[in-house]
Amino acid sequence: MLSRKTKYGLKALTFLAKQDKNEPVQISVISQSENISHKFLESILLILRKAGYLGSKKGKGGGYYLMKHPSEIPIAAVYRILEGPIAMMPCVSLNFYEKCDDCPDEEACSVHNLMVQVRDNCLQIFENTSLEDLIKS
Amino acid sequence: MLSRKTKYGLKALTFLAKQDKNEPVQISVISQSENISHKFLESILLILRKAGYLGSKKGKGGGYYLMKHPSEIPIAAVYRILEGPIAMMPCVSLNFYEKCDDCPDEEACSVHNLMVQVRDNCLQIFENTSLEDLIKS
DNA sequence: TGTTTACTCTACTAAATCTATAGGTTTATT
DNA sequence: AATAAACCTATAGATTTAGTAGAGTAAACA
Repeated sequence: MLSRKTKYGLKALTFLAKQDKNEPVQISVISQSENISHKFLESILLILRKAGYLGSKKGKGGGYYLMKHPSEIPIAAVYRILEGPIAMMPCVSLNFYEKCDDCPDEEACSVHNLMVQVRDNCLQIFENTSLEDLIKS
Repeated sequence: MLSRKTKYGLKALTFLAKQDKNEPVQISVISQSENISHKFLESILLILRKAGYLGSKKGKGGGYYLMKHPSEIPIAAVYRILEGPIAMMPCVSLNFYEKCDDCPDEEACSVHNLMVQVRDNCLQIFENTSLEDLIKS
């Protein structure tokens, strides 16, 4: 299941991508439009800013804005920042690999091989879908 | 991320499917072979029995055995029993549908449409892979 | 019939994660 | 100086996860 954090993060990013001008938008504008708790959204936007996808401006007229063009923000990147690994098990993760403690031989593990398939399919979608694609659909 | 419950469940089922004869196998045999906590595995097998995929026999010579041929056990079914919905959000689930409280219009939600894609891909894999396919790989 | 074996069932718990909330701090604008 | 808005740390309640404990029940076998 997708966490609310990731869901809200994606919604906020698409909201920003839909703006006519790439000017700062206040947290409260996004939170009200998308029905997201103000404080919770605040913490999410902060994470995305630190990851380099959002810029911010303080004070009156401040807010958050995209640091990159929507076509240059793949969903996979956002997913990894907010949700973590795309793979369903650490032992099939490319970016967050970890060996299973219960599994002596990865190649012989049938669950492993199944999850490799799932990972490849999900990766294919998430890597090849950008924020721009999202607002078109 | 896949829970250990589902992972262990799948491992136990493949272990049973690999047996030469479909005779009762004790929990402790499976738990030791697959490095799974005996008591935890016990609770998982009980769920699978109640779902009709496993049969059990008590007393000496007892244990668990498959109630269906491995080719007739799709991974999707096991996944739904142990893990829950295959979809990443309730609003895109076929079997566990729920409306999002924050989303006024599902069709207009870009995250929704993305997750429909993911669901379709995962479903395609899980529905079309059986326990028999798993032990072949 | 009594003992052993092995599944059944309920209840409980420690740890982690999720979903926020509170409240003060910093910075920019007017 | 006053105000607006992001920044940051800490915390808290709820839920989920991954088990554990222990008594109960049924089958086999001597």
